[in-house]
Order: sequence, then C-alpha cells, then structure tokens
Amino acid sequence: MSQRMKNLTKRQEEILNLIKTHISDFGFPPTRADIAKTLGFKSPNAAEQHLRAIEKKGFIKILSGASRGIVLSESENNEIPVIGLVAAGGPILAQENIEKTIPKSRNLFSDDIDYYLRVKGDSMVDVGIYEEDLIGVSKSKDFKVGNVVVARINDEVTVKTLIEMSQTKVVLRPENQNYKDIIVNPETDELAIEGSCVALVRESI
Amino acid sequence: MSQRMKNLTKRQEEILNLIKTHISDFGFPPTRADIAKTLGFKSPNAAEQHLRAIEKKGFIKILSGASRGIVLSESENNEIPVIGLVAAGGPILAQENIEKTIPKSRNLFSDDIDYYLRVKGDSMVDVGIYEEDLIGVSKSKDFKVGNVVVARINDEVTVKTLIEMSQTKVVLRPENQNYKDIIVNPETDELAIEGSCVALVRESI
DNA sequence: CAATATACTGTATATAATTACAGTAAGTGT
DNA sequence: ACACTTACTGTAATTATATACAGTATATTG
Repeated sequence: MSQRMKNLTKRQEEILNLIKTHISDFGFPPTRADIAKTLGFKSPNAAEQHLRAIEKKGFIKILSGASRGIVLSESENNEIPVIGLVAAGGPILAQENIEKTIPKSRNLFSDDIDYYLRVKGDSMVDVGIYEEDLIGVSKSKDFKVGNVVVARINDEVTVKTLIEMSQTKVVLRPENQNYKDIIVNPETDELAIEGSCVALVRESI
Repeated sequence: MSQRMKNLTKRQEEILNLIKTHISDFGFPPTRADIAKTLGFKSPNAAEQHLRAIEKKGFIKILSGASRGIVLSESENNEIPVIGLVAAGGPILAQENIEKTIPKSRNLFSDDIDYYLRVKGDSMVDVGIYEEDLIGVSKSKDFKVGNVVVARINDEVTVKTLIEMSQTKVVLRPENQNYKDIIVNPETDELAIEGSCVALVRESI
C-alpha cells in the first residue's frame, strides 16, 4: 500500500468490492443506482458520495459525464510484483527490488501468489527450476518439509528445498549435485522462511 | 469457432474490435455514440444496428436498458485451450483433447499463445520441462533449429528440440540422456511441426 | 469546541444513452 | 424478381445516469 493511499472505511471497502464484483460479473462498472440498490440505500446520492470519498483516497478514478465511468486505480493491491535481484539487507518486497508488476487479474494459478521471484543461479536445476524462471511465492501458505521455499539466511535470499526443520537445525537443499546442503542453526544464524513456492513461469524457452 | 457462430463482416469485426479495445482502455464498453464517433457515423443508430447484427451472430450480448450493456460472449476466440492427452490421429485442437480453457486476458506472455499443451513423460527434463508442465505453443511463430517444437510424427504428438531440418532429414532430440534422437524423413514419414514452444507454466512445485 | 469526515435521506435536473421509427442505397441469395 | 442483409443518415422520444443542492445524525480530530 503506497503512502498516499489512505485507508478505506469498512463501508467504502464494501463499495469498492461491490464495484470489482460487478465488473467481474457483468464486464462493466455499476451505476450509482446499482450500488444504492445492492446496499439498500434509498438515494443514489449515498453511492455518489462514497465514490467521491473512495476517489479522494486514490482507489478509483471517476470519469465525469460518462455513465459507469468508474476506473479502478492500479494500486499495488491489484498487482503482483516481480522481484528481480534482492538487495542485501532490505526486505524482499522493497521498491528497488521490483522489476515489474503483473495484474492480479492475470493470475493463472489457484493459489494466491504474493510475488514472483526471478531465479538467479542454477542451484535448483534438478527440479526443473532454471535461471531467469519466475517462481510464484505464497507468503501465507504453510510450508512443510519437502517444499521448495524462499529463505533468507543472514540477509541473503535463496530458493531451496526444505529438508529438515527443528528448533536448532534447519536443512535447506540445493537441487543440484554440485552444491551441498545448507545447514543452519536458527538460534545462532538469522533465518526466515519467507514463503513457499507454489508455481513457476518461464517466459522464454 | 463454433458452428452457430456465423462469420462477421469486415465492418462488424471492426466494431467488435473497437468494443474490445474500449474495454481494455477504459474498463467498460463504449456507448453507441462512442462507436459512432470513433468510426465517423453521423447517427448512433448505425452503431445500434451493427451491434444488433453482431449479437445475432452470437459474438456479444446486449443487455437492454443498461447503458454500455455490451457483454462479450465467451467464444473460443477469447479462450486459450489447454490440451491434455492428444488422441492419436485427430487434430491437436480437437474438442476431446481440451482439458480446460484459460481466458486470453490472463495471458502473461508477450508472445501470442495458441494453446497450452500438458507435457506427458520425461523426455525433456534436461531443459527443465517436466511431466504435467504446461507448454505455451505458438502456431504462427517461425521455428528455427534449436527451438523446442511440438511435432506430429505419424499421428503421434511430441515435444522435442529441433536439431536439423532439411528436405530429406529432420532430427528431433529428446532432452534426456535415456532417449535417442528421432530421425525422420519427411518424404516417407508423415511429419508436421505444429508449433513452437514459447513459454512454460508449472501449476504446482 | 469548531472543523472535518462518515454515512446517509430526499428532491431535482441536466445530460448521457438506449432505442424506436422512417428513410436511402448497394449487394447477396434463391 | 423478391426477400434479405449490409451499411448507413436523420429525428426524436424515453429512460438511464450523473450529479448538484439541501438536509440529518454521529463520530473523529486537532
């Protein structure tokens, strides 16, 4: 969420969702009257004023004079970032790491993807993950032993298979015979599992 | 294109494209007046009548009474088929091979993808193409030696790397040491290069 | 405590937009 | 030849829609 995007109230969020749902159901935005009817307002002006408030907060643009002229803003909310090189030290999703963004509406996958990470290096070739591939990462999905995960070890971000995970020992395996397992003690090393890899996209073969 | 979908005239196609462009530009369909203005009609009724004709042919649905109430039909035109197992003998895109479809609007790739093909077998693992992966195939893109292509050899569809191609000899290489090159003489064997692989999608890791 | 934001009702109006009706003209199919 | 389709102009009515103005009431904030 960018800085100039103030938070919506509960009601405003409800209306924004209604707009999105209407677009997805019909292919075009609702009228003020549509909104009023759906939410039980007795005046279309109630919808009008909510729209103004939502526009003021930057989530939509109202095209004056045009019927159904509600344009959703391209907020980060609707866009999945593609993370290129991760600068050491900062958070993965820092602005400087974002190579481009892909509209959420283009998501092909059933899982929710929080970001795509561009793969660097050949440490995962044995499971078919190649340099320059994009990995779809889910932050929320609970990861298990055996999953391919995005891990951060002492400020370095890496994609590996999670082999073992206990209080004192975490084993991350590169899927490439030329590399050795990474064994980390979470009590002495800084370790964070940032997310689980749920999908892969290769833009050129 | 389904049977009940009659062909559009040139002008009608122009108008359908205009509608699609307007939706992609603004997020909602044009009005009759918008169409008339863009195409230089002096009466919105010209647009109205074209819309009626296009609706009659099944490409759109007009919602009566609603402003901008033009709904694009989910024709195969807007959907990319995902091909599962290809039945021997028939065309790749035969209805019975289609596992599901993905809206074109969700295409992540710069190349035009005519269909996705679900990979069977492990003959391409050395270039990171695994069983169950989806390969984005472009029919139009001209394929060169070195490309991964979809080939049909005597009614069998296969994904391989194109190594050599001449009047009398075509070499297709499985990217897996356990398999041998496939050498075909196009003059004696039935061979067709169906398309070029331009993208890859893995729905689960 | 005054200003501002939220969340509406209620009325009204200008304008945006659909849509019917009446034509003209050229081309297509049977 | 006659019906039908395509491709428009021109006018106009009806309805759909945005949007202004005047209120009421509650909550938040500096």
